[in-house]
Amino acid sequence: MSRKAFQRLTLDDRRRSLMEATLACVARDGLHGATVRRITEQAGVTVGLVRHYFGSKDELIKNAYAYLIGQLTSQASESSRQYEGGPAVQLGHFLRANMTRPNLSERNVSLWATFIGRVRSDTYFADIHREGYREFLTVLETLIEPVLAAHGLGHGAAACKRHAIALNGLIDGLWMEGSLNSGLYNQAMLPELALEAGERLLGLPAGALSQVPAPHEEQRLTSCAMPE
Amino acid sequence: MSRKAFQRLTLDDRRRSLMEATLACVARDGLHGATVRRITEQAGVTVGLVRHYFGSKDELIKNAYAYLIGQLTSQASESSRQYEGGPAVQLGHFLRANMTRPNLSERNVSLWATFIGRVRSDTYFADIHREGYREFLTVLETLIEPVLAAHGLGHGAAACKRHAIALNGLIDGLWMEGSLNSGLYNQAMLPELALEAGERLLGLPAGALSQVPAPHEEQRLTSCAMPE
DNA sequence: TATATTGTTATTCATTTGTATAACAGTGGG
DNA sequence: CCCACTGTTATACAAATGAATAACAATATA
Repeated sequence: MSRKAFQRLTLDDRRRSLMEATLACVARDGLHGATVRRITEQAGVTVGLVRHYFGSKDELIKNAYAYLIGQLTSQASESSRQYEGGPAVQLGHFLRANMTRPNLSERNVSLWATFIGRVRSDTYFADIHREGYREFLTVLETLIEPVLAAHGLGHGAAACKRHAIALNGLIDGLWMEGSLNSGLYNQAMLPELALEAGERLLGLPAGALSQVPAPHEEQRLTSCAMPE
Repeated sequence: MSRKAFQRLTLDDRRRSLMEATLACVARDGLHGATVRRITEQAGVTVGLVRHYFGSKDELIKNAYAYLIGQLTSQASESSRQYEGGPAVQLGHFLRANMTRPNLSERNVSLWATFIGRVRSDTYFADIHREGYREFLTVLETLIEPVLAAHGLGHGAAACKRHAIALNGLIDGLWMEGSLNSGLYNQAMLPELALEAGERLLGLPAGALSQVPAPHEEQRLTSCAMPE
């Protein structure tokens, strides 16, 4: 029997390929169904590579979680930097981005929840979760502060942190239930709902965030898909 | 070798015992580590009983999830009925209950998240999740409506549903991050934070919810720990 | 081109896991 | 008191799983 022909990848590419295969399996079958064999089959390699690149299955899973959180937080940070305009415009777009695809993602929520379930028992997962949460709060605080200032509202560090915690709760909850899309309401109503709720939460006048126009599809296309 | 002495339980007691052992294992080890052997060891019985009472491990897990959601929703509903007083008092207590123990529970969040991770792939989990979510929204809507009416705010069915969705998002998010207690802030600040955020979210005047006094510890103790 | 390096495959192994079945023991009816 | 019934234990078994190792091949280096 002849050996399978294979392609040699760089260290980073192979590691990423294995982590992405891991996330695909966890999203589909849960941690329970993410076996070494299924993961490597998904990645199109044989089981030996897990040991070679990560030492053990556990290490692969943990690295995949860190990789996922890195993707999610960078996705969120980029949502906040993507647009020009005043503070309210940026905060508005940030909220809207979290209530629309690709941030609103059934797959990502499933992965996120699956790993959250391990935070309590495993300090490794707890550490990564804490750092992701901290980063999200920081992004929110820096977005909130100038908006409050522009409206002559109290914007000390303590007040901003409280607002960030509450707004993060709102985003988390809406993002999760919205992504799961249980069919109890239309997903399309989420952005407006979140913007109005955000206004009220921060004590802003009606329309301060929600009247920020939604980005046109063409805008995004031209800024992302540049001819090469 | 002599056989182990055993106690014969009623059908309901034995089923409940096995489901609780299942939840204990899932909370500690995740779905991955919740094996039939560990579950039955936790329950103090042998592996054969899983087949006898639930037919298969999968059925046991699913029944345990339904059992958990039933507990969580009844816990929430009771929080809303526990206190006398006007609409604002009830809503305030409901929010406060969700931001304090026993509702604020690391164990319950871990379980909840672990199963949420299965909602996407398994319609059984999806159905149970949807019903739990629907019930929570209904409770919130019926709590919100009279409060809005009392303050002369718009309280049509559509408005109440939108408010319930937003408020549910806030509660979910704060409950989850608060229960995980990543150490980025003090859990004790959550009730006040949630009450103030709830006021703003609903457009209520400051203090409408947050000035509802916290229940005294003695009150709860005397009503729960009755001499027998 | 010759050779060392190491990424990758193929295969093996001990253990764990879910399920199945037979034997035992507690319970209630005649 | 005997006996049928069934909740429960004990044991067996095939499949799946994580880990380990040896053989092989693609690439780099000289």
